This record gives sequence, C-alpha cells and structure tokens, in this order.
Amino acid sequence: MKTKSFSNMQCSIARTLEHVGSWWSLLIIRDAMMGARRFKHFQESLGIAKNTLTSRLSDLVDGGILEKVAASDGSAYEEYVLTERGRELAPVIIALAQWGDKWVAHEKGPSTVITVKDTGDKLPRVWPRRESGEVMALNEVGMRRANGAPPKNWSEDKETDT
Amino acid sequence: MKTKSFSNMQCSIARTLEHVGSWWSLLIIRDAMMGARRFKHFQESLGIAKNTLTSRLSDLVDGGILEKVAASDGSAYEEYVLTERGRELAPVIIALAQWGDKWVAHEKGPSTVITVKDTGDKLPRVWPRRESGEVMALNEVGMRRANGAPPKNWSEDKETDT
DNA sequence: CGTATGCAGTTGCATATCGCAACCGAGTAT
DNA sequence: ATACTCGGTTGCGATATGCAACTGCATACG
Repeated sequence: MKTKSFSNMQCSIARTLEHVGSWWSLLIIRDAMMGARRFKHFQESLGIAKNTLTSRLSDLVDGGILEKVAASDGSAYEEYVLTERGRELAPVIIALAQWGDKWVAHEKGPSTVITVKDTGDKLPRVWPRRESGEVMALNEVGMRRANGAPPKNWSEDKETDT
Repeated sequence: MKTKSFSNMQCSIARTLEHVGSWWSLLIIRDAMMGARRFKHFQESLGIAKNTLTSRLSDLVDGGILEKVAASDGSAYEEYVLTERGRELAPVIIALAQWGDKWVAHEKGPSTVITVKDTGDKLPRVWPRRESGEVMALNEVGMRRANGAPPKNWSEDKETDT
C-alpha cells in the first residue's frame, strides 16, 4: 500500500524506499538492468497487470530512476531506460539476489547469474568492506545516530551487533 | 500490495522480495538492526498502524528473518530479534541507505551514519568488487541467464551496461 | 490489595491500491 | 484497406492499509 508516505522521514533508507519500495519497483529495475526497455518486455517478464505497470513505470520516471527515450529500433514508440540514479541501484539489486541465492534458492537454482564480465566468474558477494577492500564481519559494522536525530532509548546501546 | 505472489518465480530477487518486499518490511529490519526489539519500539519509530505492524512482524517471523524470544530485561513480554538470515540482509539495507544518502538526501542530512565500528569511520560504499577487493565499474558487471531459464529476446544482448 | 496504567495486540470500518478483463487510439504489417 | 500490435485507460471486485476503539494480561502505585 502507500497511503502513508516515507518522504518526510529523515532516514535515507525510508527515503529510498519511497522511490523503490513498492511491490514491483525493484523487479522492474532488475529487468531494466537485464535489458528490458519496452512496456511489453516488462509486462511479459513480470506478469504484472498493465495498469499497475503503467503506474509503476511513471513513478520511476518521476523519481528519476527511469527515463523515456525514443525507441532504439527506429519505431515510433518510446522506451524506458535507466538513468545514472537508477543504475546505481545495482548494489541493492545484487545484494537482494545474493541473499536470495543463499537463503531462499529455487529448487532449480537461480535463473540468473551475476558475473564479473571480463572473467565470467561469479561476482563476489556484495558486502561491507574496509577501505582496504577487506571483507568485514557484520558485527564490525556500526550505526551511529547523527546529530540532528533524536536518540532512541531502546534498551542499552545495541547496534548492528550480531 | 500482495495479491500476487513472487514465490513461484525462479528469480532470486523476486524470491527475496517475497520476504522483504512489502512496504514496511525493510524499515522494520532496519530498526531491528539499530536495536529495536519490542513491539512499541517499531511502532513509535515508524508510525505504522498496529495491525499492520502485527501483520508485518509475523510475516517476518514466518520467513525466518525475525524470531520471538523472551524479553532481555526479564519482563514477561516477548521481543523480536534478527536471525542470521535477517542479519545477512545488512548489505541490502546498507546499499539502500548509501543510495539514499547520495541521491535523495534529506536537507538536514542523514539521521544515521553507518560506520566501521573500531575506527569510527564512515563505511565505504557497498559496491561490486573483484575477488581482490578492487571496486568495479557497473558496466563490468554482467548478468547471464542460467541454463534453466528461457532466454529473453529483448533487443540485442543488453546486460548491466551503463 | 485494589486500582490505574502500559503493553501487545485484535476488531471494525473507511480508503487506497492491485489484478483482471475489456476496450481503444495510434502505429505497423500485409 | 484491413488486420494486428503496442501502449496504454477504464471499470469492477479483491486485498492491504490506516485509524480508532476495545481487550486481556502484566506491571506500577499507593
């Protein structure tokens, strides 16, 4: 649903979900990353209702994640392509895919493999790392409330600890 | 909405969104990562309707992302804590937060800063990297359809190209 | 020990969104 | 010229959400 908006929240996660948090948005972005450009591509791939797709696509365009451009094949229709903003959602998409591969894999395995293009290897896990590139444990990641935000008085001082 | 289920899709992203794709789920997980444990913590932090919160929490418990445990303070109530499955959603949450910080920041700045705990530094961007730890450009990431999946005949052979 | 308050919900009702099917105007194919 | 595709829009019923009120239990308070 979307009766309540997140856009007035200060939290960046909420503000991001305002753009991509609805039920189909991230799947549309996934398909766009895989090369879908036309209305029918999305519709056939997702099995989404056409009116819902219309609505989601225009929300993504309004949010600056997709843009409408003239068709690449010279026809009179328009196509939807990712903007830079949209392309930078790749880490989110990849992290979702990797979590799914690990925890809720389909019995027939994943339908798509994310790769390092030039080697063809499976992409290493998108994961918190230090500047050095060293992979971190999750309990080495902290979350600190910024000055502007009222502190939460939840229990003692839990953080991202495992 | 959730009239249509993603769980029969083979795509890992869809299967993940089946668990965390509804409007409030990722914000609940975010709060859990920041230390929220009690029903009222989530409710006050999010301003979510209580019946909706009840529903989302039990979905997350059913999905193995949260679990109910006896209260940590000795009271008779129960609390919600992340399972390992749930904790491993951290890269998704962090990627969403970093995207939001970059593209849709609040005028007063972010409410929360994600850090490397022992140094206090801001966490480097969660991003595709090679095994070596080297950060990749997005157009170096490929997506290959696995054997089981029917190939899409979208245009030529677009991939994650920028 | 009896009442008041807090916690964690549940229930009912109004509203907003989604899925489905039907329809439609412009563009494309034959 | 006629049929068909594309990209929608419209109407309708089903479902999810917000809000307010209510409830059963636990804790607090005097």
